Amino acid sequence: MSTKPLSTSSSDEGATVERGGSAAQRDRRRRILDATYALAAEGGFDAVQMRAVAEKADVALGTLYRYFPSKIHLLVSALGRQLDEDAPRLQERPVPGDTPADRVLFVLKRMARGMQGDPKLTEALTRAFMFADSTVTTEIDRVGASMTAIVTHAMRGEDSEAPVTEEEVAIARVLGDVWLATLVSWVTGRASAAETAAHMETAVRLVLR
Amino acid sequence: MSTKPLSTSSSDEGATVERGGSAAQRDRRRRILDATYALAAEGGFDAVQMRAVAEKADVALGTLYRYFPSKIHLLVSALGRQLDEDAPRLQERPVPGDTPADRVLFVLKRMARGMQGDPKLTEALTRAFMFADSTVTTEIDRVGASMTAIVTHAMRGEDSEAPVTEEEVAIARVLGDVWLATLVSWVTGRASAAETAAHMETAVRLVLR
DNA sequence: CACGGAACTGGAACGTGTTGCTGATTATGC
DNA sequence: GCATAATCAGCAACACGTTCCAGTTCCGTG
Repeated sequence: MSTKPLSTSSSDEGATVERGGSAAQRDRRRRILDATYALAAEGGFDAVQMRAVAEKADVALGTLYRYFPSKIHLLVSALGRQLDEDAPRLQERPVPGDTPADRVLFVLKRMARGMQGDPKLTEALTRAFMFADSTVTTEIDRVGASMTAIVTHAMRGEDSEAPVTEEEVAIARVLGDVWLATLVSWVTGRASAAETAAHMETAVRLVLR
Repeated sequence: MSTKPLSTSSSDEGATVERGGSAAQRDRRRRILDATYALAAEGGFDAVQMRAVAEKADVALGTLYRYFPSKIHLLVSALGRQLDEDAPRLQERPVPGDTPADRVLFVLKRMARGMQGDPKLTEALTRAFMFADSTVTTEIDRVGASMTAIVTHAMRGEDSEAPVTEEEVAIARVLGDVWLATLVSWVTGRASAAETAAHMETAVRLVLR
């Protein structure tokens, strides 16, 4: 057991550096995630090789491992950062659509379009997500929370008041599960984009009625 | 591209040997799958090491790769064989329960119990399933078909007549997706058995009503 | 400023999936 | 029974994730 290298200022942040550290450290972290993102977008999961990330981010391999204890953490963190950046922008305007089903379908289809425009990136992040174990729980939970937030926000339209109900969360989680499974079959080349869209639509209409 | 080593007698069987070949070959295949199964049950995904499988099955590493082109194919094939053996036995008696929801929950919980009794094995097979790419489509589809068959069979109770409807298949697929996602979070240690059971129950009640 | 420890670099090394090679063994057609 | 091809065992080698180590640089503190 070696010295725990970096720690977040306030809370125990599980595995990876978040906001603490010097400016140089925050910059290294950013460079690493940028490199990861670029390599993933270019060549998918297999192209995100730790040596390549380290070189592209201009850090040593050991440093990369100090920041992210595994390739999985690295990729899941990259996905987390992306969602953190996208989520607010996606939620500023009310979602168009007359029924919850319509609105949820709207946001899911928009997400699907986004991911299908970057298939390699999507493949890399999905693979990582699927391969994650309990040491990545922190990061995964963050992604899951973003996901359900997006869906529940779409379910209720204008009246974004009142706390989210149990029922709504349950529905969002089910849809999130279907989304994930569908994503996996798309990523692994077992289903076409059209099939995934149709399947998601079926699921939404089954659950929201 | 080397010579295509083994081929099924009648149809193109994608990647792995099925029933063709000599008795010795069928026996080797069986030994390999047995060894895979045993190692997986004992130590999970990581314990299924190709060298170890080869040794335990008493074949050379090259031979193992001749029969199964990758570790993933190997594990998914093992899962497929297992389902093929279990599915008929599970379907001979009508499923108890008064409503489709009750019956589906019954079979899903029975499956869950089975898998939770063999956590390492389940982990290994789930991981493989998640990591599979399009070269494993044949095997994966077989598993998916078994899964939807089990669920649709449970949805309709006694009256097992009349062809399965589109709607029923759609529902079964959605439940299969939730099942898979839930399984993944259980396998990866991000959710307890009780949580997965509760979540499945919620999903079933949402979809079947 | 000088010190001391944490962080970083560069690189070697290990484990495991995968591939390639060579000679022995087995099956198959005649 | 034999020639020939297919199959197999045994082994070396490669790729990539991960670990480890020795030396160097950075940075806060006395």
